[in-house]
Amino acid sequence: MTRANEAWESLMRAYAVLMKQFNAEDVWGDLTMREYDVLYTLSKCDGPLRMSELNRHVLLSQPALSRMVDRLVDRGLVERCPDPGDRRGVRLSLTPEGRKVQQEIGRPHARSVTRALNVLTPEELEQLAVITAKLAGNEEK
Amino acid sequence: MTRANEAWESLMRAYAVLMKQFNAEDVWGDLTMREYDVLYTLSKCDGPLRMSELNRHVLLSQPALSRMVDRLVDRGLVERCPDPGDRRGVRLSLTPEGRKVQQEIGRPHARSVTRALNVLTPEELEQLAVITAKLAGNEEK
DNA sequence: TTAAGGTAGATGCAAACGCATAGAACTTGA
DNA sequence: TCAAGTTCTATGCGTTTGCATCTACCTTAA
Repeated sequence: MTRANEAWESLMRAYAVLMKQFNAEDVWGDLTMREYDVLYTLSKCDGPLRMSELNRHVLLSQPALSRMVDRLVDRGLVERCPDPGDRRGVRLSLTPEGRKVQQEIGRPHARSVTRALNVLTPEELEQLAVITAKLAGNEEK
Repeated sequence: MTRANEAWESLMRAYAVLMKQFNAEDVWGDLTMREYDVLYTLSKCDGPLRMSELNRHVLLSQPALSRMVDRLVDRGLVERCPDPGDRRGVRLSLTPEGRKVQQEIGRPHARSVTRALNVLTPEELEQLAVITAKLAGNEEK
């Protein structure tokens, strides 16, 4: 078992533990964490986002994401517009209501995250951010 | 946005990117990654494991795990035994076939993991392991 | 111009999921 | 000792997921 494998296992375990912890908190209203993740991603990259781009950030298959967006559109949280430059494509953005919902959930959730990660020193937080950014940047060959 | 939130977001992103990468590799036979995760967890903690204990390590609801174990038992990969000390409980272990399948998938997957994490220096790998272990240990409250 | 190949997103369908809850077995305190 | 509360796993049920595939559109090259 290499160091790399130990590190990855430890990362997966931390992810599972923290996700369960966050999921158990009573801050999600009538959204799932996955739905919130979509709203959050849209809120960050504040230009309209392509479906395929969004799909890169979210751990969901393309069809599952397509249907989740359907539902979010039906609920008035997300808007689907045709992409002027590519008529196959779609541009997604939050509606004002969607932005509001994202923020209302985001605030208490962000506090939970801060609390959970406070077991780390500032140096460790910094290291974690640097290391995971490096990992995420490693698009496959 | 605090450092903690940035670090968590970065971790989530790295997790999503790497999971997609691993999932796309052709090493899983007729198992899903989640099923493999269960086999792997059982292979590590090699005493029989309680359902509830297994559930702590796996990112699945308790009913979903219960049914996944059903399927793995049906396929002859996992064994369910009554717990002598607690007649509500169940003790889970790999069958020889289950262990074999886990190893055959585990070998190439471990290589993928090593390859993916090779972008990190040995120091970074060490730091990542330490930091995520600390996070996973932070049981709520 | 157009045929061949690739990419974006949607849809049919069976399998798997989560929530709520059931049932059985432990634990605790009166 | 026994009622009330908790914990462990399983099951009913509606929703969501992934795989395979489809259609529409873009790109390339002859």
